[in-house]
Amino acid sequence: MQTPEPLGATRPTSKDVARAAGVSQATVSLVLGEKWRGRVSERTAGTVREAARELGYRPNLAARNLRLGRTRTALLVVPALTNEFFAHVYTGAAAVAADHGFGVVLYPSPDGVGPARDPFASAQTALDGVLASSMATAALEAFRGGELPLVMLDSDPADTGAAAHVNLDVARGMRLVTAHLLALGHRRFLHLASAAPSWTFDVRAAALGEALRGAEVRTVRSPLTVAAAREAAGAALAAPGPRPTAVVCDDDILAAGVCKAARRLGLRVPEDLSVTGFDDMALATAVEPELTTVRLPAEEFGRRGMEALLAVLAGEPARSDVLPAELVPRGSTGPAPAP
Amino acid sequence: MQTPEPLGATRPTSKDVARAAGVSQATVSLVLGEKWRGRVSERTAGTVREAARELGYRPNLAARNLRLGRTRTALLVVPALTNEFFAHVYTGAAAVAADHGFGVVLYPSPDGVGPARDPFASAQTALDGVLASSMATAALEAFRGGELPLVMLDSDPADTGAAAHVNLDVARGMRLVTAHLLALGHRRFLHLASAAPSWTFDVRAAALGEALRGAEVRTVRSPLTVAAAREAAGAALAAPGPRPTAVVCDDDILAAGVCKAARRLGLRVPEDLSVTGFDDMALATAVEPELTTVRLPAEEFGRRGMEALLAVLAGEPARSDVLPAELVPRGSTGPAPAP
DNA sequence: CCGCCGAGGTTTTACGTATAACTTCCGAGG
DNA sequence: CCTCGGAAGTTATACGTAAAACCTCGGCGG
Repeated sequence: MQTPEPLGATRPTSKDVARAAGVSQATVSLVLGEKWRGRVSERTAGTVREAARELGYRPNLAARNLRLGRTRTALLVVPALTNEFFAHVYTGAAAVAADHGFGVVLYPSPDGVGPARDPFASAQTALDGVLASSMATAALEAFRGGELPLVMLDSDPADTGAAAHVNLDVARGMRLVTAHLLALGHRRFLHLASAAPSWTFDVRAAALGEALRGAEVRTVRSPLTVAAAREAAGAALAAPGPRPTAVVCDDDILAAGVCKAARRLGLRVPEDLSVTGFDDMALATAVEPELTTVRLPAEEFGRRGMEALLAVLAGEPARSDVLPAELVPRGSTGPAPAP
Repeated sequence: MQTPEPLGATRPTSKDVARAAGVSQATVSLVLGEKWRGRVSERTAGTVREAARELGYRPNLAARNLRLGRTRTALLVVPALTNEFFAHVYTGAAAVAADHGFGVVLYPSPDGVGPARDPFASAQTALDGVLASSMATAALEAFRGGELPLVMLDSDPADTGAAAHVNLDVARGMRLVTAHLLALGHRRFLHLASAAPSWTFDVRAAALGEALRGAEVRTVRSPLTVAAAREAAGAALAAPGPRPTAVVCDDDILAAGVCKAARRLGLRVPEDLSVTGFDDMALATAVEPELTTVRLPAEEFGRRGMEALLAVLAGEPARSDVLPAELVPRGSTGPAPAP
């Protein structure tokens, strides 16, 4: 006797439907596969569909996609989904995938706590391709030189190993921010950078350094939480010496922390201190004053990434892409205070 | 650098490994399945493993899990992931699932925009069970009376059809909030409720009504965005008649909107107006003043939900559960202003 | 009348893995 | 000498679906 097999009741198969409809299994497959024109009579097709409905039949997609390389499933590798940005990326990627009959499974890697096991096993399914963010640093190693087609999001285009790269023009975003602040008369800056190592943050730092050549710039790193940013910014703003008049942040979350630190020090934003964010997530307009920030088209980013991956899978020439970033001036920046 | 063949990127199979190792396919399966003790010699096992490594073999999990009801994959049905709360739920659920060798695929249903197609097809895989939030109203219909084991998150326990229910004690959360505000002397309230229909919001409204029996309560509904909440609250606060001194919100997002509306009307929080949130997401401590709110253990919620589902799948008695809610007093509430 | 054709199916096979059932070899106990 | 039994495999089959290859049966042009 076998194990009691308490796992879900065994569902009806195409064979069961065939028996109920009085036809062969192949006919059921033809009818339900929507490719029966001229192969099965309208009457029989109706009977089959009725029987399928009656039994509550649903095809076993695992069986359907048995052949390797045709599972129509992509893996999305991102840092923790609790970062709103990546929730948007997922939304975009999943939408495009769905339009092409593809599914998306997630491989979220909360920094350090990521699944220590085989990433493919943890995805619990066979995969056709991988769409990975360069911010998921730890997890990424597992896919380097992997045998699966790989499209990278926001990673160094010079990096080989990926079939295509879709990037955000964060360098331009940073240039827009610095130009905005320079025009407002700011000359002493604090750059509150992300402590997480990632190409996209390296690019931001480089662009900022380039644009502010000659100005006074101090850099402090912080994890991507409001509390951590508040501590880091608080310490930096209270340090001896002339105080910066503008803080450029790598993320809206960091900017929100800076605003809190400023308030705690009795500094008004933007009268005493200008603050800029990055990403333009919901948080940017939830705080007061609303954050001047750089809008990144997160959902479009996910869409374009998935489109590139699907193109690669279809054997089309891989189309790498760079999406524009845009300055959104709001209330957290203003003229530099008189010296 | 061999560019993998586009679509027919056929990966090595256990048969290929067998050929390379000079054994039969069954032996490969035995060795790699870790169930070869006493069946295969140490030497042969080594050869097989070496060959598998050499070819980069990975078992096709779709094929392995062909038999229905043993796919070790669960579906998580939630509203848009861009709501931080559900990102946490996913994190908890996925962690528990991974510990049991289960995968989690998402079925996010952005209200109304959800996948119009067959939800199972869109999940692109065979499923063993479903873990669904009652907030994913539209998508939920598809699973009602479905043949899959279903565990509901935050839905009416009287609702049959689910094998188990895991709930948050939002009624108690609401009672804690109202008691807090009553103790501060508030007597005129505005309840900013979620416009999305869901059992959890009904419970909150009922608990609030009960606790504030005798007090003056007005209710306004708003979608779960800061901008919408600001508009709704702004209109309600500017309405003629005595102004409420406290606003109870169904969500931190709504509370953030209320704070913005208050500022626009020249009202100080909490001196002129007390505001409370719900959920205690990152937003609650990102705004100024920080929100008095009800902490919901979102990640634990996801964990317990998945544990309940796995228990059901294992044939164990379904254990429904209610998780506690906790008041977190912060700066957005204070004594009622003198009349 | 024959051969051909197309409609409307059926039979058969392939997919990749797991596993039940079977074989073979070899040393030991009777 | 014969049998038994375990180690170390192999062969065969099942899983559910898709699809290729194959039938069967009228109708029709020649």
